[in-house]
Amino acid sequence: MAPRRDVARRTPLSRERVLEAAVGLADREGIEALTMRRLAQELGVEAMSLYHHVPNKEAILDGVAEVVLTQVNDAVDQLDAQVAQEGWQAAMRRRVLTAREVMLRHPWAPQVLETRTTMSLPVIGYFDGVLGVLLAGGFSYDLAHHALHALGSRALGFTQELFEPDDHEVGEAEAMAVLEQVADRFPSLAGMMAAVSHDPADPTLGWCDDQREFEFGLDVILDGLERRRRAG
Amino acid sequence: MAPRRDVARRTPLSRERVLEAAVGLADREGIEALTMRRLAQELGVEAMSLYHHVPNKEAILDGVAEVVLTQVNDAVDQLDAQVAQEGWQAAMRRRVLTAREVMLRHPWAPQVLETRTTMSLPVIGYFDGVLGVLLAGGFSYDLAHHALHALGSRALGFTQELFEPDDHEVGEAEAMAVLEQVADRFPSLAGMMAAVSHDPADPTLGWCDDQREFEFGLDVILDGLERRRRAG
DNA sequence: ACCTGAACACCGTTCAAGT
DNA sequence: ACCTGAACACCGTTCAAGT
Repeated sequence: MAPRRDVARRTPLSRERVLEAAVGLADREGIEALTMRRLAQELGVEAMSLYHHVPNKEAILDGVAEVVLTQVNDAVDQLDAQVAQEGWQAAMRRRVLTAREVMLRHPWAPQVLETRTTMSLPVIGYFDGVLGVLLAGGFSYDLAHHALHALGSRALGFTQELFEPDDHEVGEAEAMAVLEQVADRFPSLAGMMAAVSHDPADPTLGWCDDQREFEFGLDVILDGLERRRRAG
Repeated sequence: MAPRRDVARRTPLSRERVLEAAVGLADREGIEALTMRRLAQELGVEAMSLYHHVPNKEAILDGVAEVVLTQVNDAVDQLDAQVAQEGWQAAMRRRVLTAREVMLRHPWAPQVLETRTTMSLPVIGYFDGVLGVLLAGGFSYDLAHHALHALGSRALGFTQELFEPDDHEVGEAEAMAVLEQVADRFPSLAGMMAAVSHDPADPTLGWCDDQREFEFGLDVILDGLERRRRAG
């Protein structure tokens, strides 16, 4: 009837097309917009049609997690890790920051990844690569195992910040307001906020540069691991 | 009519009673069981009655996060931190592991905390205490600020494990099965799993002791921070 | 003031029916 | 084989009505 629908129907649905659309929808409108009905609409189809390509919504979430992790793997595979030449720390740093670049394009991904209970092949593959860097760097299996745990989600380029809401500007303004109200009850935080200056020349609007803080935390862990490696 | 309802109604509803019931419900049946209708039923009341004590469900989630953080604060306040005598690392370690004990009683709490966008007073209070330990330990405001970011959720005693599903035994058995199937594609992981032995004398059933791994990661970070503090 | 029942606008999902 | 519409069992929430 409506020609647009016929056009959309020309390419038949498939698991891949469903997941691609799901990732795009989550990127554009947030993960809460990813409903069966909304996703179907995006594909010019009825909600029930999705069930022919995917068993249920949980499988869609598993799928989008896989898509993102595959993008991460594609990105890190471009890196020619020369651990022997540059050292494992530099190789790991580059790998993690590359993963982070991909993750930043999908702000909803950490939330989804953390709720997946089954290990997908792309996740296994990614951590196999991380582990490979450690082993090439001279880690024992045992220490490398601890290292994986110590890195945790940071290996994939993200940390869950408890202090930073989605909208940083609004969030920080709110935080400031709350803190000012109760400065006397929280002397350490009040002192820190007074002392840590907002550099007006700094391009970051807030007082925390996410990328710098991420790299600081990562380097603290990498250095600590290297010291333990050397200690045997 | 039914006497049970009258008994339940004797103590009138209040925000506190609602939140207490919500925490209990989440503890017993998981966070997904925490719905307005189910929570009301728990309190012997209609779902709509909850709206007289709480503006909406989001506020209930904010509230349960506050309850948990208040429990954490109560627990760490029992600790008499003698930073000067034992050093900041020991004080911090004790504080974080105490917070962890509370968090382990509410396995759903990390998930909820991470989705809160507004900083509640108990969270501010907790981090003020963490910061206090750092400052007493000789950290500059600037380095202490970085340290808060580096610790992240670990300061509250939890990390989001990407490899560990809710049911560890089932999860690990599944993981083993998957890995065995594809061992040739993931040589590093396959090697590690062969090398890192399951000690039969070890009380932990799986091959990762969560508590040990958490403490390892925490110590890596604390050591790294101490080195940076000493470096000035 | 506090609680209720019916209703509304959403979910994910089942099922029988269409092509 | 693939897609659909109606329907079901759930959500959170609004509103008018009860006490």
